[in-house]
Amino acid sequence: MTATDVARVARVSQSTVSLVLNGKWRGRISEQTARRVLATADELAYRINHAARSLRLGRTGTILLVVPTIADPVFAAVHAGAARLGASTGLGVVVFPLGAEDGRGPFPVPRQALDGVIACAVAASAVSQLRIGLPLVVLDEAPAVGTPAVTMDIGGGMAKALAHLIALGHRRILHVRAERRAWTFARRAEVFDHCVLSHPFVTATRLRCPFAPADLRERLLRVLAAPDRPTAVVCDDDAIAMGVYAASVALDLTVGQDLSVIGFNDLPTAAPVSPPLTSVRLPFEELGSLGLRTLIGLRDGTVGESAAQVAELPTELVVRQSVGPAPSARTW
Amino acid sequence: MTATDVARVARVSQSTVSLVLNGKWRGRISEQTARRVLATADELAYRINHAARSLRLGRTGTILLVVPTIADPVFAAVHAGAARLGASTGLGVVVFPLGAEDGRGPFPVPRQALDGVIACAVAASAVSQLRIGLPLVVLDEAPAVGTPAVTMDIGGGMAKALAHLIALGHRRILHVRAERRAWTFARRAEVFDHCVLSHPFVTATRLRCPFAPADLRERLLRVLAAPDRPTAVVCDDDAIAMGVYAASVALDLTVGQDLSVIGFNDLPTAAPVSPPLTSVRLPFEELGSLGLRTLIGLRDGTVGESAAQVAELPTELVVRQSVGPAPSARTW
DNA sequence: TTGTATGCGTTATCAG
DNA sequence: CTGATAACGCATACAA
Repeated sequence: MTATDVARVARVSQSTVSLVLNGKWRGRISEQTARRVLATADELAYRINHAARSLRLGRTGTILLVVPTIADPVFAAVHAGAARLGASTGLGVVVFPLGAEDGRGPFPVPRQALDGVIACAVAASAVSQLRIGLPLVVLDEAPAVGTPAVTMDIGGGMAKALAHLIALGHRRILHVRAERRAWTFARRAEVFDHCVLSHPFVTATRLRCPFAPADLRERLLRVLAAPDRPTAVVCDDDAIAMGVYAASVALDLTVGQDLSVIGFNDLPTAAPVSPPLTSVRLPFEELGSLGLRTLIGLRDGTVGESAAQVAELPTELVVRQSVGPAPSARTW
Repeated sequence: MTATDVARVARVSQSTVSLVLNGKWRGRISEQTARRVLATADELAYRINHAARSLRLGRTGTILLVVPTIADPVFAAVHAGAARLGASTGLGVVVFPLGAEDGRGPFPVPRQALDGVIACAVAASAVSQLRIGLPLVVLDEAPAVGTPAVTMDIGGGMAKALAHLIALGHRRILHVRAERRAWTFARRAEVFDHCVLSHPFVTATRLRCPFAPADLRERLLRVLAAPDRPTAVVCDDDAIAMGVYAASVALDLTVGQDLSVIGFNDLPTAAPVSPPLTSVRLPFEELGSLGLRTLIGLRDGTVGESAAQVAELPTELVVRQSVGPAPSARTW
C-alpha cells in the first residue's frame, strides 16, 4: 500500500522506491532494481498518498474554478481553456458551482488541498469569501483593487454590434437584456445606453428577460408586432437570440430581412441555425487559460499581487446572415 | 503561518494551539489561554495546512463528481443534491467535466486529495479510468459488476408516458431521441420500442436529434406536416420538447390539442412555458444525494463493495396541459 | 491545565 | 548505485 511496503517487499530502501516511481532513477538506480520496484508496486497495487506528497512538496497540483452555476456552456468553455493549459502544466482544474446565480453567500466552498482559486463571474461580495490565503484570480468581473483580473472587452463588442446596425441604416433598436445580475451584462447595458445616447437619431427599446427565454415570448411578440417596431435586436446571449428567432417565426418576420438579430458569445457549441447568427464572439476559452496562466504567475512570483494586473481580452463581431440592411424605406 | 508559529508567539505549545483551533479545548485549556491563542492565530492570519491535516487524519473531506459536461442543468441538479448532503457532513463536492460527451478518454482527472469519486452519466469505458483506488459510485449508468450504483427508473417513466398517451387515444406517436450516447437515452429508446411492440395498433416514428434542437426544426416540420402525422411526441429531454413547441408554432398546431407533447427531466429550473409541459420527472437531486450517501457508506464500511449495491430511484409522470386526447376522430 | 513525543507517507539530502 | 535520515504541519495519546 505505502511506498515503505513496496520497499520492504522489493528488498530495497524506501528512498529507492520513491526515486524509481518518480522516474528519477536513470543513472542512480540499476535497471534491474528499478524493474523490481516497478513490478512490486504494480503487484501490491501501490497508490501514492497525495496528502503526504503535497505536504512534502508544498503544493497540491489542484486549482479550484468557482463559477455561479454549472448549467451554462459559457463556464464549460472557461473550464476547458483552463483545463487544457493545466494539463500541460500538471495542474488539475476542478469546478465548484456556487449554485446561487448572483453569488450571495455563504457557500460551502471546499478549501481543501488547493494551490489557487479562479473565480469566474462571481460577484464581488462572494469573491471576498474566496480570499482564503491562496492565490486568487478573478475573471469576467469588475476588477477589484489588489486582485489580478482578466476580463473581456464587452463594451467594445457591444459598440461594434451597434455600429454595424447603425451603418446598415437601423434606427429602431431593441436590446434584450439578461435578467441575471452580473458584471458582464451590466457592462452590455451600460455601453448600449451610452452608444445610443451619442446617436440621437436612434430609438432604443429595452427588454429584460430571464435567462431561459421561454417566458420572453409574449413580451417579445408585443414589442415586435407594433407598427414602429424595432428593425434590429441585440441580445445579451445567443440563447436569447434563439428566443427572438422563435418569436420571428410566430410573427412571420424573416430574420436577416425584416428583422436583424445580433447575439453575444458565439460559442462553437451553439447549434447551427438558419440564418446563421451574427454574434459578438467572447473568448471564453482564452479567458480560462489566461486566468490560469495569471494564477501560475502569481504563485511563482512572476506577477506581483500588489501589481493587481488586469488583462482585457479583445472581442470580435462575427458577421453572418442574421443582419441585413434596415427595411426602413418601406416601414417609414 | 503554521500552528507552530502561532504557538511560539502565543507562548504555548503547538498541541494547545491545535486543541483550541479545533474547538476541543473546553475543560482542557483555560479560557484565557484559549483566547490568547485565537487572537494570535487571527493576528498572524494563520491558515491551516490541509495537506498536513489530511495526512494526519487519513481523509481529505473532498469528493469528486465526474460528469460528461458542465453545460447541462441536469448535472447542476446532481451536484446540488450531493453538495447539500455533503455540507451537512463536512464534505465538499467538487466537479470535474470530462469535456467529451460520450466519455472516450483519457482525461486529466485530478486524483489529488480525494476521499472518493462519484461518476455521473459517465460511459463504462471512462469509468474504468476512475478506478484509482478510491471509493467509487456510479450514477445514471448501466450498473457494472462490483461497483455500487444508483440509477433512476427511466424505463418506468417512459412506460407511464406512453400509457398516458395511449389511454388518451393516441395511436401515432413520435419519439424524438437525443443524439448523445448515454445509458439514460438508450434506456428510453429501448423501453419505447418495447412498449410500442406490445401495442400493435400504435404506429411509432423515431427521430434522432442533436441536443441543442435548432437543427431539428426542419426534420420535425417534415414529420409533423405529413397527413398521417403523429398526434403525440415523447422527447428525451425538456429542451428538445421546447424545439417541438417551436415547430408547432411554425405549423400552426396547438400543443395540447392538435399535438400532445411529453418531455423528460422536469427540472424546476426549466422556464415556464405555455401550455405547461407534461414531463417525466427525473429526481436528479436525490440521485446526487443518494450517490454521496452510498459513497459515504462505502467509505465507512457500512456498505460492502462486493455487495455492489444498485439502487433505483422512482420516476413520476407529471401531467400538465401539453397533453390532451388524440384528435383522432377528425384526422382519420 | 499544559507540554512532550510520536507518526501520518512522502521527497530530498547526504553519506556510504 | 543504495540506504539512513530529516523534515513537511498537524492531531492526539500520554506525561507532567
